[in-house]
Amino acid sequence: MGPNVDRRPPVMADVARLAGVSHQTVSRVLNDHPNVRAETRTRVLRAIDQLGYRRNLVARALVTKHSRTLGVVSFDTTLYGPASTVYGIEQAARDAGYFVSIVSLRTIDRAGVNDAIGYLAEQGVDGIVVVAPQRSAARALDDLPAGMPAVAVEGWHQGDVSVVSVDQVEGAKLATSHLLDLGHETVWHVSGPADWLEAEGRIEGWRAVLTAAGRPIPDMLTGDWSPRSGYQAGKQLAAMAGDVTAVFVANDQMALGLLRAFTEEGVKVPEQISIVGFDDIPESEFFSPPLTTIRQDFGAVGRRSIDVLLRQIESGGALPHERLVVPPQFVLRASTAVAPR
Amino acid sequence: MGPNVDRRPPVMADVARLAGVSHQTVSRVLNDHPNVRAETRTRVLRAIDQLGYRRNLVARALVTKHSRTLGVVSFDTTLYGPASTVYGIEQAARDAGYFVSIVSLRTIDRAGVNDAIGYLAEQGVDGIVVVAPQRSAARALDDLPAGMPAVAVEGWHQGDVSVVSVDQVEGAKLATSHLLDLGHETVWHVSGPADWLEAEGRIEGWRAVLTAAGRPIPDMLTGDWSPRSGYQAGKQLAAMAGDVTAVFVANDQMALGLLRAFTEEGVKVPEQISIVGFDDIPESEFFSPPLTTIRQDFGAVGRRSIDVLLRQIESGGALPHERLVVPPQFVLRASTAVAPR
DNA sequence: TCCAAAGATGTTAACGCTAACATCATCCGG
DNA sequence: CCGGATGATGTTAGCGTTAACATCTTTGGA
Repeated sequence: MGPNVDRRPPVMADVARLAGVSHQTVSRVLNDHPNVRAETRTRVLRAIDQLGYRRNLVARALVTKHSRTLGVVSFDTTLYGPASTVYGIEQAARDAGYFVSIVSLRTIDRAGVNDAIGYLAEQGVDGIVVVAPQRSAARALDDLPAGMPAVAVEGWHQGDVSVVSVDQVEGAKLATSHLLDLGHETVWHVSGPADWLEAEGRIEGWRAVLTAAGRPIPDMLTGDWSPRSGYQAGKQLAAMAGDVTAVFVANDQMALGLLRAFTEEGVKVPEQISIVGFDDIPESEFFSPPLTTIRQDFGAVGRRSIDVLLRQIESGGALPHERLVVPPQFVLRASTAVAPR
Repeated sequence: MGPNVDRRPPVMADVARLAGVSHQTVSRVLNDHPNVRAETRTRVLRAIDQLGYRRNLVARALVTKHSRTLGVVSFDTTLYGPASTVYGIEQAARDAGYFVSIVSLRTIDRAGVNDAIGYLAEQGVDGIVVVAPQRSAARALDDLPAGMPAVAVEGWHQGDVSVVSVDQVEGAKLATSHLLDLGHETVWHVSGPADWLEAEGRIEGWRAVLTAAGRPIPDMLTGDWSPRSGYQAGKQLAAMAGDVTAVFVANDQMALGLLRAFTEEGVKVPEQISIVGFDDIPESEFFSPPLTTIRQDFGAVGRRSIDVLLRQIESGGALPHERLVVPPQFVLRASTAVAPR
């Protein structure tokens, strides 16, 4: 209606003119300032509606110094763990009225993480979450821009940054103890890649339980989290069937690979070998046999990390750094049984 | 060194002062403007380095009207498909020098998608990718803010928006034909939920092949993409073993559920029943038996969608809308065999 | 009834940057 | 050796918003 064929979108001044008020009053209406007459408010609202006005958050951010945007740096968001964590982060952030700008690293190294953090800082994010599961990446948090609120997820850190993570050591202990409780003499371990903090934590927990029980610590096999690497480890372990009666695998995907290898080699799970995984991906319950595993509540980790970050932002950075641990949960299914013979 | 304990970060003017030039010259250096003397450039660069200056992209965006940020609206980025697509999008965007701001919807409906698009528009994104696998969501693209470049991924659309997607119908045909070629009389189908465009496309392809071959079209079972729903469908199908010899399942996760149900019921795959899945998730190769499936190249979809979107942005919106189709790929593994008897 | 306090609105000045134009120094060919 | 073209730099004016202050209008109690 009308010759309203302006090419560029309306701005506050346009709304103000149409409503017959000053642009500041429009701003007040938009920001729920109390001192605006009800009648004026509705007049402004009507004008906004009529023009299809949308405020320009970029201009707002320039003056307020807050973009209400959070940065997230992550690694391979294709994997179930990172994907779920980032999802939890995004949900929690949006519930709190924040946007999320994501940088997904292809390879993770200190320089890459640093670059990502730098970009996000230029972009004016109010805070940064680094999903830093590797030692090298975690170290990048040492040279964060001054005054930038940040939180590390699944990271390890001694320095001055808050950390939220699942208790990997505890999870590994749960898994290993369960197998020992079933009467197995000892427990083998297929670990994740060396540089990963989660892999280290799981190794630590596994070793601790074995040591405490005075059991021999078998040679460790190392995978790369992929089903294929688990399959390869499985082939090796199958060759030792008889010696090996229980395996704690560092994640469910590798456990699937083991299961496949054992099936091919005619090794029965759990009759001959018991297996415990880690993560509890949605598929695990339907493996053959259904996988006993350790559940990580990634969603909770994401949410808690946003809690911590927002608290830090709102406190103006005057808050002590926190270390928040989310407990893992043991999930009993059908891939474990009492030791044979 | 020195009393440089200013609380707030340095701005261009600070750099200019230190380098003994005007702020505009600093801007020129930062934007690689040619007309700057080499000596001046290095002086400015040194000053930038010394102060630890980072440019403020918010201020820049305000004047240039470009934020170099792309918005992504997606649904449940926890699933392998959306997660991989979004990952591809993010990588391609960053390679092109763009940031990505993500909104992950919990539930997908027209209003939700519209809100998300609205938020992103206020935030000043240069374009929007909507991963809209559901009819209701795809329709939200009808009321996009005027002049906002956009592309729908895995979406269906007649209107004026570009679409990038995998050819679902073709994929389903590949799967169904393969089973027919193995001598099966007909092929059963476990579909995805009704409102999903992918589910519809797969049903269409399945029906088309059966119809063309003059085969009876069995009653369709419907799942919700989850392994559990596949498990339930599997239980039903197992009860009909003998009648049922071939099943095309709309995704790999449900196929896993079928496999589990069949194992429990003593139905042998592929000896008694052949199964073809869809997606080719990383786990499929290690199912028991390894799953014959249709691979979707989600990464390619993500990349192509960014290609299309950037072309649209750079052309100033004067470009015709494209419809880009990524072909699916048949992956033969061990879950299919010639029909029994 | 009058005045101070509170409420409603307007005016002006940033925020940090780039675009556009202005100015000065330098270069080269006739 | 001069004058216009070119290169190098500076100056000014916004971008669209909120903060801070100024102004005018109400309101309520002595």
